[in-house]
Amino acid sequence: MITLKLPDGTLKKLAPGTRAIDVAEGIGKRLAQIAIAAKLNDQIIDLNRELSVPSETETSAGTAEKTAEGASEAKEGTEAIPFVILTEKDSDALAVLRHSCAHIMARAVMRLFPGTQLAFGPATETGFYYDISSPIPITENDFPRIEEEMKKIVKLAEPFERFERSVSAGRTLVADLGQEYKVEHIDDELKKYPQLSFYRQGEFIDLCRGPHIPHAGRIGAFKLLSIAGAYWKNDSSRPQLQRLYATAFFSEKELKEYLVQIEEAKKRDHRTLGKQLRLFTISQQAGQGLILWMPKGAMVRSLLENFIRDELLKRGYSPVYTPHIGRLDLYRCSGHFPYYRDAQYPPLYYHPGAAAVDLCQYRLGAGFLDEKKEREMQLYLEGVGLLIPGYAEATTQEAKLDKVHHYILGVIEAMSIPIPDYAQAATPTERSAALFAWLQAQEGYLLKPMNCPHHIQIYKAQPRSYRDLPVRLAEFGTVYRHEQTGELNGLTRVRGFTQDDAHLFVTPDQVESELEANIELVLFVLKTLGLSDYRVRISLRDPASDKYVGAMELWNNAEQTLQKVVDKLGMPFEVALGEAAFYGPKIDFIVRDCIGRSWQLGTVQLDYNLPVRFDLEYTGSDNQAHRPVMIHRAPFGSMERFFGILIEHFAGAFPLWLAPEQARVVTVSEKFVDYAKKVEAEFRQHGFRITGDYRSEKIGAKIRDASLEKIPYILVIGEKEQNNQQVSLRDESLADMKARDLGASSVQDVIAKLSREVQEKRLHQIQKASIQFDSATKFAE
RNA sequence: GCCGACUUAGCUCAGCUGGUAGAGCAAUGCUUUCGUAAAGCAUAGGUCCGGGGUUCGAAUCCCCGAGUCGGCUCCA
Repeated sequence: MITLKLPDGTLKKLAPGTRAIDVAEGIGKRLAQIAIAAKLNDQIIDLNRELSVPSETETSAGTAEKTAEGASEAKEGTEAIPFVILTEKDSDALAVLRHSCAHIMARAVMRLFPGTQLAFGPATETGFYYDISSPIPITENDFPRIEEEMKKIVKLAEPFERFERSVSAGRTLVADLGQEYKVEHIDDELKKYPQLSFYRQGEFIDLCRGPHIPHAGRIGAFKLLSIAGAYWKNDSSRPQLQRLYATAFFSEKELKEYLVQIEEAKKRDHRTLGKQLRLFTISQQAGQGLILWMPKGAMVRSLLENFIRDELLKRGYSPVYTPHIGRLDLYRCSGHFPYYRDAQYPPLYYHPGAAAVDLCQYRLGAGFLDEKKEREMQLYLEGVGLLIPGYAEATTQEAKLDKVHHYILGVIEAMSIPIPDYAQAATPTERSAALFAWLQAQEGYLLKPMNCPHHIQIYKAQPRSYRDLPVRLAEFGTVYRHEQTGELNGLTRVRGFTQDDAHLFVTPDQVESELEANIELVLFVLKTLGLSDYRVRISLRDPASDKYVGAMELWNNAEQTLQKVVDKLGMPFEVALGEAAFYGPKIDFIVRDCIGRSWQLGTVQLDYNLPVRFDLEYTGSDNQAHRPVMIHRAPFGSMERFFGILIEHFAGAFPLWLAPEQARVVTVSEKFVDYAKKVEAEFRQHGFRITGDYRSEKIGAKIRDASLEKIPYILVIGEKEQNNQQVSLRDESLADMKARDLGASSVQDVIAKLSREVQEKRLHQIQKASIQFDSATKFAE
């Protein structure tokens, strides 16, 4: 016997075999009509499924593992289980609808492209996709006929019928259907479940955990949006499939609204606004991913930098400056050069043969590689143009290493590179060591990928006492990372960027308070700019991975401290295993751009490892040498990315304190230019960034131009103002155009008003982002 | 790096199935001297992303490359 607890608190005892739809019918006919699915103890289920206690329902395959823990508590059949009928108003119901629409899309594709292999087809925050592989690749030109086919299916309003099979029978079924990816998925993951669930709709059968809408007729509107490549199981070493993106709604109206929202969002895209407002540019000739800050963008950046610099000085930081390049040895010691080699610009050597030696040393030093690592290595070597004869064709690791050996031997001879030890070296390890010894003497340099090693040198440049700690070294440090071409994106993903970086060298017992102070600094910065829509992520080590450096105790210690501080501050956060930096765990602050992509901004990272690598010390009160702990932190993250997000956040209309041009004087006619120029000069004297528009245009045109440039205030000067020694103020931040004209006041009053606004860093009203993301899956990446 | 689409004047974009380019805005000049989102007229402006190829002829078709965009993978 199951007892349900309805949202209004009433309890309902169920006879065995009762379905969710029966419960809905029992509550009311109308509810049963508008019902989409049901939610039993946080698990969404089909209306047509018999209700049973959650611990049993999830024995079937594909059911989310994560519900297991919640369900185990409610195992007792006597306890009332929370139960809700989901209707069109619930965002969970929309996700169900979209998942069902994914099935319909797959069904349509199967009809039009026989032989199509299906992979996964989940709902997303704003729609759904289905990963497929068809014998003839699908293009956007095929969208209309796929949509036509889908319309036919929706019109028939056939039900989604669930049925279950044992793993072996289910495997046979998908194999008979010719669905190889599904077979692989059963073998890889689903075989641990006792039962597999399937959904049938007409001729279409799909392995699927559900749930689904009762029948296809509930789909009010849908649209195919785009097509992209996606790797099977998100693994770049597996085959690439085609991912068909689409969206669906209960009504045509909602779909239209969504499409309008997307158009609106594009208007506030920082790449569009950056061009329009002349904030920054990227030139193909200067190089991709390298931002050229135009005067207006540079002004905003400089104001942001001043803001954060003032805050740092208040908080006991010491500004430092370090160069853009550093010796390779520095980055060998820190671990950055070997670890992130493929994401860096190539090292700079004087010797013309050094690049080849360097790469061959790298390959020899890597030794025997497994299949995946070897594939990555080969791609890397090809990417940097090192084509070793016979390497790709060699089938064993021994043979490959031998090819490298013969190749570099030839280079050494041809270029007369003096590495006498190489001839004696017999193993790949010895050969690598011989090459490395020579390379180390070569004075290679690296465009710096991180500022920490330089700051560490500053720390080490003098003896440190526990009395000096914390040492807080801050710099707007520019770093370079050779991001993959496909990753580059406006200001949010670039190859050269400036971090508002600082490194704190602290005693172990200062770690907690310094971490806390830094998280508070990040929160303060975000608050000042009105960025409230962010989430906090604690990134910890993946215990199964070997990519991390340093002792286990240190990691455990660091991770515990981070958790403790965040718990203490009482902010919501999520834990991400495997997202830690290779040297330590971190706390990241993540925001979204106008089209919903998540980007990491501020970060606070704990590091017990670099102090060891660089043998950092301070003298304690016991007169003994102790190891300091490092904290890496950047409240903005990168100036470029932060600026990009800020442009979108303000839709280009920066608050007065940040606006590159704060006010513009416009004259009614040329007769008032002399007075207007005096007013302009007066404002400039008071530190305002102001210009005058003295063209022989009509006043309306000048106001329009200033408005389009998103200048916060317009100062209008005509006969009246000139006679009374006043200015008329127009506030461009007001949504209501008619209310913008604030009337005339004295120049002094306006200066005082605007000065106050700057002083307070007051935020103009911010146009809210137009796309409403599904709150249920908020910020899913 | 991978999959796909795209790249035409400073910007936004037309240019049908091959016959060597056009609009609006911006710019410049002249006229206009105007009261809160676009005055009028005129002028100038193009390596149709780059390189090959097919063709009598290529912005248009094919190949290679670069860049941008949407995803995937990666992200210190």
